[in-house]
Amino acid sequence: MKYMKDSMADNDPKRSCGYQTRATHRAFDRLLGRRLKPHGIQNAYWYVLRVLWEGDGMSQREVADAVNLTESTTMITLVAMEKVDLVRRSRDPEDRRRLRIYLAPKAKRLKAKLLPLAFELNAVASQGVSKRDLETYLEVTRKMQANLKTARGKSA
Amino acid sequence: MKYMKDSMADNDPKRSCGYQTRATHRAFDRLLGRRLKPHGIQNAYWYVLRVLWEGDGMSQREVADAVNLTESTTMITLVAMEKVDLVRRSRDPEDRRRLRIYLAPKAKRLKAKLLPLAFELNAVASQGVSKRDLETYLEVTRKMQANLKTARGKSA
DNA sequence: CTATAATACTTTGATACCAAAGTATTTCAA
DNA sequence: TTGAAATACTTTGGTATCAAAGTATTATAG
Repeated sequence: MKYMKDSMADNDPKRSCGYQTRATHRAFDRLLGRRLKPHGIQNAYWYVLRVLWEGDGMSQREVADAVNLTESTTMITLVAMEKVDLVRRSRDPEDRRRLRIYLAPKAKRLKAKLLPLAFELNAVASQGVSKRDLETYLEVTRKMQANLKTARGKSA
Repeated sequence: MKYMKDSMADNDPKRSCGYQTRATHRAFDRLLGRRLKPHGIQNAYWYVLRVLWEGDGMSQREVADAVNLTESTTMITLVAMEKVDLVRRSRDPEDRRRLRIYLAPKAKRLKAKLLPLAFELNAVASQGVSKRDLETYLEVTRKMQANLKTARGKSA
């Protein structure tokens, strides 16, 4: 038979990590947007804040790495965040190529109000999932990131 | 209660499902883009093709559900795909509100060449991950999608 | 039948993101 | 000590995405 039914085979997107990861990300991102909206914070800002709340003063490149975005995207986001007084970008006097990123007071104040959102979203998402399975999920997802970052060019 | 933080250390984005899922998605998406580029197929088209290769003739809304995007995004993508002869959108005579989406010959031909990419990406990503853990990953990710879709409004 | 609701698609106005090429500064090696 | 390479950031042009409001068609209550 020329045309086989694929839904039972490995072709099925439902069994594809990439496909499912994308769908899950979209689900997270949409809910995040709805939760953030009342606070006037955009999704992209959230991801940056999340990292900076752990400790600020790093360079743009380091922020980019931490939030897993390219330098250009990160730069655009940080400029926008500076414009609305969430961060300050100040030239490092030791190395004038660098811009160090610091939380502005407004962003520091927001931490107490917004950080619980992270817990809530994760709690909502992981309802009915065992602690053990959740741990496996996190391990696998980190392993996949590492694998994918290594594979840059064309392979077999 | 339910959303209480059980340990303060859980602030760490590295332990957050949402954060990690996003990072993993971005890693997949970037590698996909690099692999697809030589074929002149855009990422968004890929996700649609992936679904249509399983069976075409569904409505735009059904495609949107299948690829996990809003109707507007899906519509824009499908119009673009029609313009480059990847799909045909034809009004359903039974219900003239509907547009049914069919694969164009070009897209059918591409299947043999491109579908292996799905295997490759998943294979790359899951290197060193046991079959069992991978199965757990897929289960958890699907469960999270379901949970997140249910939670729309504001919660506690 | 007809007004209203529901459904399916479309338009509009934003944000989010990437790759590639460009600029400024520092490092390093001949 | 100076010019090439490396590093950190910026600009540019294009894709991807959403929410909200709008249009056309069908279903349904009265």
